[in-house]
Amino acid sequence: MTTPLRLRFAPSPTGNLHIGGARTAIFNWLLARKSGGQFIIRVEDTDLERSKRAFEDAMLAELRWLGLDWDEGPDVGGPHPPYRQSERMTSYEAVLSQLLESGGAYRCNCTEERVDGLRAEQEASKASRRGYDGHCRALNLDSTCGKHVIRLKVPEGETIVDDLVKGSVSFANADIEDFVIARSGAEAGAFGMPMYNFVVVADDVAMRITHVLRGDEHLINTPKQLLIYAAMGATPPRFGHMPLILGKDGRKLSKRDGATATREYRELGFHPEALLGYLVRLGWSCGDQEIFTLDELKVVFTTQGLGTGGAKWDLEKLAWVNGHWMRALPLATVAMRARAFFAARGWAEHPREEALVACLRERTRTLVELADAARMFFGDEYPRDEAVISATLPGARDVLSRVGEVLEGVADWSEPALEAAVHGWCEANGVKLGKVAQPVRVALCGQKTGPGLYQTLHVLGRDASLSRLRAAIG
RNA sequence: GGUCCCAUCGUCUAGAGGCCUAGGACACCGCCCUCUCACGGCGGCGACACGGGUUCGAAUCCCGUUGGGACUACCA
Repeated sequence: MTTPLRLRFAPSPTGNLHIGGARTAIFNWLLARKSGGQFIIRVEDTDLERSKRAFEDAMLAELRWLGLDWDEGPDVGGPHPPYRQSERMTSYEAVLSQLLESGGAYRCNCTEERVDGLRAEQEASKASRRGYDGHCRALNLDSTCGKHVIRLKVPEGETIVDDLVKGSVSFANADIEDFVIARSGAEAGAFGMPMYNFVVVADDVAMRITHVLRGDEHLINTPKQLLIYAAMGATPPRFGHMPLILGKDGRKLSKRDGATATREYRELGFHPEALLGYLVRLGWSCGDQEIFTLDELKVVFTTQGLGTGGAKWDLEKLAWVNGHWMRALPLATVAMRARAFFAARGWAEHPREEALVACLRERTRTLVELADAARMFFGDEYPRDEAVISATLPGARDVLSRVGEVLEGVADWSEPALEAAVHGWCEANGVKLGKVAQPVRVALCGQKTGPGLYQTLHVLGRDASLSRLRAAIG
């Protein structure tokens, strides 16, 4: 029904994977998988100063953590290598020379000072049209012109972007300056590393990319890229520009809004299923459904569901989604993930780990919250609410010691056995469970809230339970 | 300043001219469930930015206003 598409995610390895980048990657992955096509990772490291291999490795790891995979990329290779732009220089040189020859681009040896001065002048005179004045356009400079950049010769007319989400958007070419597509080289006569707008196009052509989904901030770059495709005589892919993720103030999400890297959310105790599902729902919808799995999305995803307006990042809702997954994921999975947080706090493996996680995941929204709540099960160093203790325990010594005796007699320290023992005692003595459960809970947990009484006793274990009870009776 | 985009509850959104007395979710507030907390269930609060058209009929189409945002590099 659908033809296989080729999409890519092209991150710049200049920092941690941002949630906005992650969302872009997810949507591109989704469209590729939905069509039975390919998903490609290409590293945009033409900014040699800021790019680092360690960032690249970390980004790929984050993508895998989210559950994405790719058919071609710097780590797995593929039919259109290399997958790092810094290694594709020869292919850019070929395209650049071709553009120079065909007249689609030209050499410009204007100094940076001249161009900066031009800009300053335009700004000062409040000129509505700003940008390079085309000084070298008709000069037909060749490689003997000294230090120079390469500019695209922007033709007259208009450029129309037929966008998958915004519809048709047109730009007057007169508003687009003859922009730089390759920096000046180190030596006079040679050109240097090409610029973003150019390499993106050259690579997307070389890698046979058919569709590009990206953030709204790139819509304004699209006519420039379309002009490059035209100059190259290549067919452009379909573009789709998605709404931005906004901070509380309605501006593009940034550091001041708190955690912005996927890694931070992982460390905050969020499940990849939750982060991914929330990220997808932010700016995309499918009727009233709120919770999605990757497998589900693979079949229901369409670009029609993409919204047009920006979406504010809502940590509360993410936490709610995460709480859903705390309970919906297999217990063993949650336990395994929780273990890393326990270990980070220096806690040894718990003998009844699954029971512990089972009762705590019901009442926490993140793995960090779960670990916080688990503290009382790992040794006697845990926060105790002294006000609650002194308000509850003194008046309950009698109940506590009688229940303590009953508990001493319980040999099988399992939830059903504990329940039978306590319940039996309550009924035999005409005491309401609430009168027993609260004091015991306070004695055991040092606070008035916590998991069910029998769960608490079981997870705590016989020795710790009995000794905390004795300590409470004093 | 210029170019471009956007506009439904506080937030994420459903809505593609009559199904809308505008639906769902988060958050908030009640009630129920209950050994506490949480989960869950039920209910409540709460929005079509404004003004003109078009139409028998507009949240939905058109124009304008206002408001917000993105971009504006020999960064990506």
